[in-house]
Amino acid sequence: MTNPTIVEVARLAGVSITTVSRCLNAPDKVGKKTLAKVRKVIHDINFSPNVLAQSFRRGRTNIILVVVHEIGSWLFADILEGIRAVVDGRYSIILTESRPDVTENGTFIDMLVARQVEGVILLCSPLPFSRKLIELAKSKPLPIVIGLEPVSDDLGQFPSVHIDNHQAAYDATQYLIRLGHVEILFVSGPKNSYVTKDRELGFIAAMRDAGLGMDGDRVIHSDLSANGGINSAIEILARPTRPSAIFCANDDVAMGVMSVAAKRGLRVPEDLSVMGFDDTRYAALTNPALSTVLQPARDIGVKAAQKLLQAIERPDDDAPRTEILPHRIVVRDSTALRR
Amino acid sequence: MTNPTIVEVARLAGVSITTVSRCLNAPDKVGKKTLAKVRKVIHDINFSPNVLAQSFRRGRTNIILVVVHEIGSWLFADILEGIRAVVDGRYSIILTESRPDVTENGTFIDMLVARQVEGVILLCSPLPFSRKLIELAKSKPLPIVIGLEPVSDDLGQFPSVHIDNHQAAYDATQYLIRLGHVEILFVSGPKNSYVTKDRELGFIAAMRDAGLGMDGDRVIHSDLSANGGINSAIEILARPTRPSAIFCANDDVAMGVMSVAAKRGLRVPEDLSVMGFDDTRYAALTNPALSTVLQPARDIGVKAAQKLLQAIERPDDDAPRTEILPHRIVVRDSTALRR
DNA sequence: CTGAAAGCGCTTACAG
DNA sequence: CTGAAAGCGCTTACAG
Repeated sequence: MTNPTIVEVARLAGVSITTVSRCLNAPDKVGKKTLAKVRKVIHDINFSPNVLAQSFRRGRTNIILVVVHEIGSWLFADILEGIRAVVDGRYSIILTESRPDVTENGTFIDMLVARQVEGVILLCSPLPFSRKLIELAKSKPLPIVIGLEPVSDDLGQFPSVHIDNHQAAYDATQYLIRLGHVEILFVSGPKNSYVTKDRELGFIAAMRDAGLGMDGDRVIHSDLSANGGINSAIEILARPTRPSAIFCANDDVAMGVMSVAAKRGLRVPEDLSVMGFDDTRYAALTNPALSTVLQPARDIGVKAAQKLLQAIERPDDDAPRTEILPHRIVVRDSTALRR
Repeated sequence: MTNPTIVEVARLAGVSITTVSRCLNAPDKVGKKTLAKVRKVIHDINFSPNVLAQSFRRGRTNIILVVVHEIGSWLFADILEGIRAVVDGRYSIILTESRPDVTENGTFIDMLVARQVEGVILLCSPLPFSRKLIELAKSKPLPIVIGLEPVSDDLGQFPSVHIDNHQAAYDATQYLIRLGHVEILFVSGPKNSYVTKDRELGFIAAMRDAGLGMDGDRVIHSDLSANGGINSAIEILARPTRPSAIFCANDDVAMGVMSVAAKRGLRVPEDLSVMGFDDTRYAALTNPALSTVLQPARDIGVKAAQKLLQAIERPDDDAPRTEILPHRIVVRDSTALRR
């Protein structure tokens, strides 16, 4: 029982395969009666074109690749939702994580070349990986859009969509300062991360502008996971002086910090204000509910997907390269006036 | 600048395209010197075969489809990690959510047929969707493996991998009963969900076996989201008598319940014990840390992927149909002796 | 508006 | 061990 092909359809409808093909791809170029006849046959024998043959012939796969840091975070899930809303029905999405064990072994890059994805949305661009991608883009044109992250110099050629991370961190820090906090620490991300570097600089700038010195280690680096938050908190609480506020580079880190605080009997926000970043779905559920900085995740996905489709389908249009989306400070219960 | 093809390689190496093809696919059937010569050319001109042509010719895509309820839950992320570990380098994964707006519009099923995915791992099987899938599997052979969920009668023909949800819920309920709780409620999932139905029955069985009546509405249905947990908790706390323990069908619901408890000034576990299900990554981070039932998520992914690959690659082998993985009660700080 | 024909880049019997 | 040739199922100039 082999699938019917357009040859079979043509035979049954008494037309040429060219006409059948046209009925599928450009029905307005076919006579009404012919179209009806062919469509009836297609329906009767439940024909659907072999997409493999179409892809091959057209040289197009209708697949895009989305690179995330880690599947399973709501931030990425929400961005993906936005991407999907834009590309749905036109492109399939293959998702990959940028963790070294996924990308380093080479099979991944091979697949990129091989599978002929038509474009890439990079929601994170760790260095060895992004370099490979850039090389790839040199040898064959590969539309790439950066989302979520600010663009490193290497990637400056590509369009991007993100918030002003520097300003957002500045605003959040300023908010804490206005609550009277002086001893504020920032739990940042990995040292090679461009996003958290921006946030770090925003934090530092706000501190400086408020006349608060940056004596001691006010910036702690973490891996942006809850565990990273836990480790950072343990390190912080082992110091001779305790900060009155900790600003975390994302919500997961903040949750880790709060869980340590709870275990040590520190009350949040009475003894310690904790601020997150991202406003993921769990932020409102923590106890106390987490104050944080909202990133418009779904919008980032939507805009990134739009830019990518434009780059794929109208490569000559000069698209605006960078788009900055608004952020917002979300005040909940984990931050309060300094006691 | 068009990509080189095997014709070009053959020309440069002075062999036939057949030989080039063999060098790629069955190198042991080629003479040593020829192989070396061809490989040198391939390397020199940086040739890589057109995968679109290969797929077309072979009639294989090397793509599998994974259907999840919602991207962005750690449960699914961990399962996916397991799947990926098994299929990596051999198959690409296309991920889709089973939410009605994604699956109902038909384009999704079309894509399923069209994209010629080679197999499906169903991590959730909501009814209208699974029915379509089953019909599809009738008209053309489509390997399907069910993971996470127990198998409904419709899907009984397919292999599956999951825990014994009935027993797991029974165990968790018994644990709460042994803590002295009598007024225990179960916040279940949607009424059409097979997984949570099993857990519901396990809960009821444990209550019965302990001689605790099932008077009143001891089972509340939710959508398995944190918001669902919030709504259920609000409903529960509006009742004339307050339970001393709430067992939730997943961790998200439990987090919702705990957040309401916190807002109402109810202390967990002193005033109310809360138990979750899944042991997702956030379970250990809640305040207090959540007692829950562990599902071996990564293992579920690994086993499901292994079963699928077997079904794809050795369709005649009679694979064991159902595999039950072990669960485990994880006791943390959200459950305590009844006061 | 319609059709005959070439061709996309591979793989795979078949023959030697 | 190697090659000539057919063919996978489409799309697309080209001609009428």
